Amino acid sequence: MRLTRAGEYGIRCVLYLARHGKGTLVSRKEIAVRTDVPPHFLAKIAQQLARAGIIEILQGANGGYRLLTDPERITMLEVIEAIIGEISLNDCVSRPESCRISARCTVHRVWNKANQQLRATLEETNFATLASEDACCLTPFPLAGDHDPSMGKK
Amino acid sequence: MRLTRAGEYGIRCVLYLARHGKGTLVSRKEIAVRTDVPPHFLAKIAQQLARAGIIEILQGANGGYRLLTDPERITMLEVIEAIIGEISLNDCVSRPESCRISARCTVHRVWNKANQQLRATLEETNFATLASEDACCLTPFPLAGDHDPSMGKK
DNA sequence: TCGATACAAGACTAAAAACATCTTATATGT
DNA sequence: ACATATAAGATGTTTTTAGTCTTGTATCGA
Repeated sequence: MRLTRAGEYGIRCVLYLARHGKGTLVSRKEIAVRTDVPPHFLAKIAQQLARAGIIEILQGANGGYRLLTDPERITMLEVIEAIIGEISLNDCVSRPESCRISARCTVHRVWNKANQQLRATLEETNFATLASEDACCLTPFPLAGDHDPSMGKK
Repeated sequence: MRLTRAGEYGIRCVLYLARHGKGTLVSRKEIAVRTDVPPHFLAKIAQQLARAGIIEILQGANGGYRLLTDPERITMLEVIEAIIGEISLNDCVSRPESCRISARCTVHRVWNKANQQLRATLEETNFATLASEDACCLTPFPLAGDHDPSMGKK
């Protein structure tokens, strides 16, 4: 009963980009190091974020990722669901036909309510808000100024 | 991102028992057939419900399971967590120390809120309510009168 | 008291999902 | 052209889920 790590990684990635602002290009390697995500795994996650239209991926030398949208217009729900698909707590929610009379089933209604509430909570939160405060899942880095000597190019 | 099937099965089991009322003994086989749960799997689930003090298991010929508590005092949360452990949406919730500065992390706070809300919703719902209405996860059976000829002893 | 019946408890297994990693290909700036 | 980046999918490992099997124990009733 948990969201996947890939989902968490996706949030870290978008959060890192959000701190740099929409349109700023950041290399995959930098994001991977700073958010503590395996680089190849990040690549897969980024592809899903790109397909969802949240980020853009630039290939070639000096390539990288950048946000396509303003951070305040990106919600946690969007990011999570871009990666793990629509959140559904169980079969009762995702495949109501698996039960016999789901339309009138109380259990079913409770699950649906819980599921919808969870999604609503995640939808309320955007990345401008997240980026403006401290976040645990990033290595600390100066909010202004991008060139941290400890990062290096190699 | 889903509760396990075992959790759903546990709810079916308790719901079935709730419809028979606190204290009524029902055989495992009957519950398994009527709730469409593999009998041996139900045994494992029942053991967890018993350890949590929700049901009592009686061995021997004519043994079976029965509710120890009034259905209105049993919540969905209790049943689910008796089986899958405390609900936590992700590592960020279950192991805050896995992040660096979780105490001040916005992301962390959102997850915690979502998690707590989910648990609250499940806690609001008790099995007296659930049992009083239609439910999809049970084969239909007459609410009054226990001896359905289609069940048979064999 | 013996046998049939019912559950206990844990070992075991199969399949799926999660969590990556690796390899080959492609794109881009210099 | 070459160095550097990412793409994309094949592959591999580990963990979890879901379920089964086997052996043992408890209770009832003839």
